[in-house]
Amino acid sequence: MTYYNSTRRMVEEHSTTTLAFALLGLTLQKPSSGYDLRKFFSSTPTNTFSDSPGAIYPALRRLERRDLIRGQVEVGHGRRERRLFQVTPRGRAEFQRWLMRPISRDDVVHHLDALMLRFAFMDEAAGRAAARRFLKAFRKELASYIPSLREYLKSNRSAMPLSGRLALESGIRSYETLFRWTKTAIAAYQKEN
Amino acid sequence: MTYYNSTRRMVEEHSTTTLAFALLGLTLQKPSSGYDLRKFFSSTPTNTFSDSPGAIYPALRRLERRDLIRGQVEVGHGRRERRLFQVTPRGRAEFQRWLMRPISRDDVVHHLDALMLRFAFMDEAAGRAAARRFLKAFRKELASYIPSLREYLKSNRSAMPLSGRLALESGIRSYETLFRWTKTAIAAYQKEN
DNA sequence: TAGTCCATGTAAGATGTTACATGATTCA
DNA sequence: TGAATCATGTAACATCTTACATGGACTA
Repeated sequence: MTYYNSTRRMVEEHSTTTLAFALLGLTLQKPSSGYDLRKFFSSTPTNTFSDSPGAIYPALRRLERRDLIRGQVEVGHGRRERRLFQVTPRGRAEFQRWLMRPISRDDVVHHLDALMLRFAFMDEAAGRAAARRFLKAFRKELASYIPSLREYLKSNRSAMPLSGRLALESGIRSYETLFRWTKTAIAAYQKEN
Repeated sequence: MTYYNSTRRMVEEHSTTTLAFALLGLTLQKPSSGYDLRKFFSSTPTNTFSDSPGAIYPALRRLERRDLIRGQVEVGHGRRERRLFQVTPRGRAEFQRWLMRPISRDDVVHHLDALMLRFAFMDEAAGRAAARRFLKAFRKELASYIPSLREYLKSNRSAMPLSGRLALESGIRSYETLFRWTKTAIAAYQKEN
């Protein structure tokens, strides 16, 4: 809860959102139109993103304005013209910097979805070694966070209503499952070599 | 929902956000100031909410404008004056309607956090019977959703990069853990009786 | 010919983030 | 005296939601 920060922001370029990174990552895998990307979000278990045109098209514009993607109109054959986007070298660099960011406690507490998204793109866009390093860092951060949750539960257990306590236990279980998953995932990478 | 008030000006009543319901629920448990609520979000494992004043105070204003809570200034003794909020009968009714909403597939796919929040407040604000019904509906919805995820994985497994596939498997495991949790939670309610 | 899918977009409005601002009291 | 904590707020800005709007092509 610290809001008085002495460091001033110098750079005026705003930070890329998780949606923007998702668009960047998908477009990197395969040049895509806004419609393709909407379809991806609506037809796959990509739980966190909206497929609404009011979210996707403006986000693509912003990426294009920042020269992270570039769109070209496909003409001819059949249907209404579509704009096919490709990731620029700057876009690729920005995306890879995102993939390589260190994993913080805050990521684990508040941005698990972004973390899993990064991992999903990891081995195609940054290689298997990077994916393995990511998993190890993730596991480590979980290993340090989970005991603090258990501690909290232990201290407050008696003061909590049953449903509140169960809800917290659900959260702890979910982190524990994630922790076990990092271990099997690391093993999966080991086996592949 | 639109309605006309006594001055015949059209007033838009917009839907209550998850943050607003969280504030309502906490204030229902114990009359609270904006500061109390911020502290709660910053000091407990309530992962989904921000404790920033720019989010909390305007949200409280909106709730007050809609007559779902009412604030009164505490004067005297010591520190700077604080506004203590209490939930109005309308607020309580609105909150309980939220708790009792049916659980949809969409909730399970996109709003798990809101679902868990509802449950956390459930037995204090709606009673144990309601909590049990909620868990059973939740379990049922999970039971119908999980096979569709497994199906998706099965069909697309070979086309996915390793990290993408593992990310999806993590999501499936997480839903499975939740499913098992609903069963133990139901058992916990049974035992209490 | 009507409906559906492909395909792109905008406008209005609500909400949230970041940063700034203030003021009282307690404590080292 | 200065830092920390209690306590409430606003301003600027970015983003997202909801709804509307358009238009070509395919197919039942």
